[in-house]
Amino acid sequence: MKKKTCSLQTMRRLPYYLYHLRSSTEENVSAAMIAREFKLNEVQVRKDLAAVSTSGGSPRKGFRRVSLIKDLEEFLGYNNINDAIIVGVGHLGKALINFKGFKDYGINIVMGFDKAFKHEEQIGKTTVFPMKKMKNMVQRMRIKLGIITVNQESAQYVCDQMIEAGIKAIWNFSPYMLKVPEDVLVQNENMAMSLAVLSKHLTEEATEEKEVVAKVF
Amino acid sequence: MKKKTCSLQTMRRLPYYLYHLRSSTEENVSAAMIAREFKLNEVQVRKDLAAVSTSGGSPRKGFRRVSLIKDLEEFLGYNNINDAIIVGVGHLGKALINFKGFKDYGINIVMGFDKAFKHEEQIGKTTVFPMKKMKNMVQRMRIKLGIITVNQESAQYVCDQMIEAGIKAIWNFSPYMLKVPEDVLVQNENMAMSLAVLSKHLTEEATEEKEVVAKVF
DNA sequence: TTCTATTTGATATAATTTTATCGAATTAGG
DNA sequence: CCTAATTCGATAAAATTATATCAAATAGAA
Repeated sequence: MKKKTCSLQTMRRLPYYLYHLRSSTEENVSAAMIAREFKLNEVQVRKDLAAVSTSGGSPRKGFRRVSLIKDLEEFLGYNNINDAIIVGVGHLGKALINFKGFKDYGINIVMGFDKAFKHEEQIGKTTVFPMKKMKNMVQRMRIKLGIITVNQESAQYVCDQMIEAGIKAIWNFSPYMLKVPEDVLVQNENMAMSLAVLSKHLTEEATEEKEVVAKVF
Repeated sequence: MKKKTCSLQTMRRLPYYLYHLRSSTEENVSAAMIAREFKLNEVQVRKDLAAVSTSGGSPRKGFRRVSLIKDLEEFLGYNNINDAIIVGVGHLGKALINFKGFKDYGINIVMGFDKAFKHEEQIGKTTVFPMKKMKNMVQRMRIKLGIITVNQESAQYVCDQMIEAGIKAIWNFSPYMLKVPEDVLVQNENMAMSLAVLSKHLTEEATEEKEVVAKVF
């Protein structure tokens, strides 16, 4: 069984499967069912599931839903809760801080930082500190995950500070492409990327061709 | 020259190139320079540029920066401004409404809707209306792009309403996988997807292997 | 002018990801 | 107990995407 590898594309589909399974009530689920649900190829889903399932599925029945959920959560690392900090507490930062669902994904935002805050302040259940306290606190608490929700001008500076403080994974909501050392992972949440796809779809639809298919993944 | 096609992957890189070119001051830029900037393969960038450039580059000099910017903007559809509406004006919705940069991407959020609003109300420069006014107003104004920032429970309902109102492209910030007809494009901004990648990176780093490479794209 | 280094654009190869096919296992229903 | 319908898992083929190689063009130096 051991730890299997999977493609980045597969990794992106897994959260959807997990969400779907959680909201289902079936005893067993099959790759075919999931494929239908998400309009994916059946073999693709089978391979995705094969990559995460520890017990395998049985012919004619499929997978036990609950154990597949467990395998997915395990594989995605949702069981090891990671403490995270967020820098930049504007509208977006507040939205993230108040988002209830992160615990389900193994993320716990323990503190926020913002250079506009002169004193610590409470946002929901999270305390926001002045930016200059960041490095020290992150170091002491050994936090490995940082969320950047500042504007593009400050993004690289914040990123550098985070790395100095020992952060190893960065979730970047700024449209700036961060420069980081090899061992740090940056996940960009770049809205411009999505917008490009949407905008082009609309432009093309307006002119003539409508060949662009509604690919969800 | 005509309209060229490009892969989905290419499309996702283009906004980064554009951003970089805008902030540069060089007279000319080469594929090699861009590749270095983003740590991409040089040939890959060359092909990306070949897909969008109308005038081509010249040997030994590369592309004229300003005309490449123009080509990118044209290709990405940033010149045809698309009016958009947003449904769900919580923290995230407000963040998007107040985000200044959309104009640069060819998006103009003209109105917001939220079922919690009983009367129309001003958020920044955007007016937010009660949800029930949505369908009618969108139809009358012939808006084609909808942004969904409601929770997963309401997402499909909002989506259906949008489609009935004639919307053809949906930018979905809820973690729900929307069911839509063939001719409607959904672009998911699914944070769970990103979180999966981050969370796994941290878990693996903690255990032992650190083979996961910091792929930006 | 001639030589050299750089850069494009085209073609070819490789890697990754998706899709198709098929046999074996197993369950449900007769 | 037999049969038919599913489903998995494995292997093969196709499609997409990324990378390598090379000739032609050209700017700039010698």
